Amino acid sequence: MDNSQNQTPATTNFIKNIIENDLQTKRHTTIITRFPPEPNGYLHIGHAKSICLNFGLANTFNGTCNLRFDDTNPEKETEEYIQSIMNDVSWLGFKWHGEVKYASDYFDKLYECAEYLISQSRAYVCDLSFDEMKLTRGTLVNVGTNSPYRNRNADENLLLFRKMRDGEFEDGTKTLRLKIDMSSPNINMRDPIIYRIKKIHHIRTADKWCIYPMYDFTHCISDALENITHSCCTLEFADHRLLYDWIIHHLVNDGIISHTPRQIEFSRLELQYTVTSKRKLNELVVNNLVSGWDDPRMPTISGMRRRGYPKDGIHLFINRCGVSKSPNIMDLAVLESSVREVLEGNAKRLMAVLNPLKITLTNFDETIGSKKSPFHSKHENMGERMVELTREIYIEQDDFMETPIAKWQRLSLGGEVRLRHSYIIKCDEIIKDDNGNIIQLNCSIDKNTLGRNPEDRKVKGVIHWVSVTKSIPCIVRLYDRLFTKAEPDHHTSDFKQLINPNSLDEVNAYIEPAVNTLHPEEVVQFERLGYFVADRYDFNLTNKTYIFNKTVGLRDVWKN
RNA sequence: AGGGGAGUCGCCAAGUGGUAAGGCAUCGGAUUUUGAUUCCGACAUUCGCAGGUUCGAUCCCUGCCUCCCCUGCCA
Repeated sequence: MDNSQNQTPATTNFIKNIIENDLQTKRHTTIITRFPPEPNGYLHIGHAKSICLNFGLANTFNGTCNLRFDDTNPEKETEEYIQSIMNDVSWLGFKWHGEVKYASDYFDKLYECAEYLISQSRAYVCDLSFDEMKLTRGTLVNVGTNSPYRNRNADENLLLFRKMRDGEFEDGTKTLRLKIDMSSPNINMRDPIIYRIKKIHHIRTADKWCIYPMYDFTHCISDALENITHSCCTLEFADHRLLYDWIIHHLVNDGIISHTPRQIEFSRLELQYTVTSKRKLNELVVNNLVSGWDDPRMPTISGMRRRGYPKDGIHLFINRCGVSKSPNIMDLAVLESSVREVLEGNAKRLMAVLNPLKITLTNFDETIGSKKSPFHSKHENMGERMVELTREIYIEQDDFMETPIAKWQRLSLGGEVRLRHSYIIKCDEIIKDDNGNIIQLNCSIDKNTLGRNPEDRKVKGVIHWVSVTKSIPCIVRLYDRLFTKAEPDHHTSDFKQLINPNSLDEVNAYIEPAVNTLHPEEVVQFERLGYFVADRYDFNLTNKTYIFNKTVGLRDVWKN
């Protein structure tokens, strides 16, 4: 499955070190991790890091990894998101252990834990309004003040909490809070809310509940119930670990739960020229700035898939990113080179011309032959096809220059060039329109150069081409980075102002007939141009709709 | 009376009291019917800054600086 570790030397990271130590010291005999998304949006490259980390850790240490939906806030969660998340995780090549888990599976147990904490006077029902709560919480530098409801006795609290559960109070009128310390320098410890009233239909529990547990209460207990050994999350939860440990400690101590999971934080993955916040991604979709969550320009997993990024390329990229606690913004080049590295050995080669310039081969006659060429010069098992030359062909406009600049290796007036997989030709004449624009070239074939090089001279340039009569029209969508700034999140202006107006260009192109051997989602290399994927939805052989998305260009050290 | 996290090459990132791995990028050069690939070679006397301990410090100690996160009944 994941063969990308062959390409990058196995590096270690602090989480692996922790696990190795836990295994060596017999603190654990096996490890269990989990990937716990909230189903409130599509997964993006940042999630890919978490997925590769959690499932990857389980794989390398022979443990298991659960997929658990953190569905504690019914306001924003949908079945569509659940499906897309399962699809994305599977597409990345990972298998979760057993059934998919849901935090909502534990609502009964969570409720039981809450009642227990109430009985121990460790939790109380609070009547403070949202605004009063905000006022009494204190600030970053000032301590909070105790709620006037903090000292309600256990019996009263239990009664009130049950009434909350039974729907006797309106949304927002009461909460259940932990009784910890309003003067704690860590705001998460200032009597955090663990249950709130929301009379909202839940995608899984329907209308069974009208109170829902908060993240801090749910997550640690869910981890404990699933016997998670290492609960890896991003750095912004580091402040919550104290609370995580507090809840687990009291529940384990009193025998209410039996396992103590450990939370470990790592830094999130950021990528140049894009944004990775569900809110901003959603804004792009809602405002039709992209075609959807899976627009090839989106950093979503489904977007990258549609862009033609192979899953192994994403794995390789994530491996190259590493895992640490330092803030980072990955260079786009790391992602692109990872994608190229995987595609280099897997993609068939084909010729396509995106900006055609017509050439007439003036000495073309019946003696001109053709030859079969492999789809990949290093992997003959990928098959071959006939590359048939005709009297009229198209080459790329960029591959011709009337008076060549220094080191020019392509075609020029009076110059020679090799037609890829075919003959060497020479440009004899340029035909221009009334405005002086080049509209056609007349060239002659050196008939002795099919499959062999001339002995009297060296022709260095090689250009791709297609036959005017044999080639097939297709549509190619050219994608560029979505934003004009490397760090669109780090500017004060609205990030939408930084959108690259030229991130999508659609051109009518010509491709050789072997396009008929492709299937949707297959990535091919258009020789000398880059990698292109047959769109998974719009490329259709039977309808003869040939639509490609540019995945990534070839590395290009040629500067002109 | 703030708390938490982080600072090692342009971007990532190992590392350790014993003299700075690796990847991407970059720059040379070779091969090439893709200016691709492949292959060779170059690329931190230095680890945020300043002191201290030590035979020896990126690593230990002290002070300072910079950046990120936290004041949802979101996760």
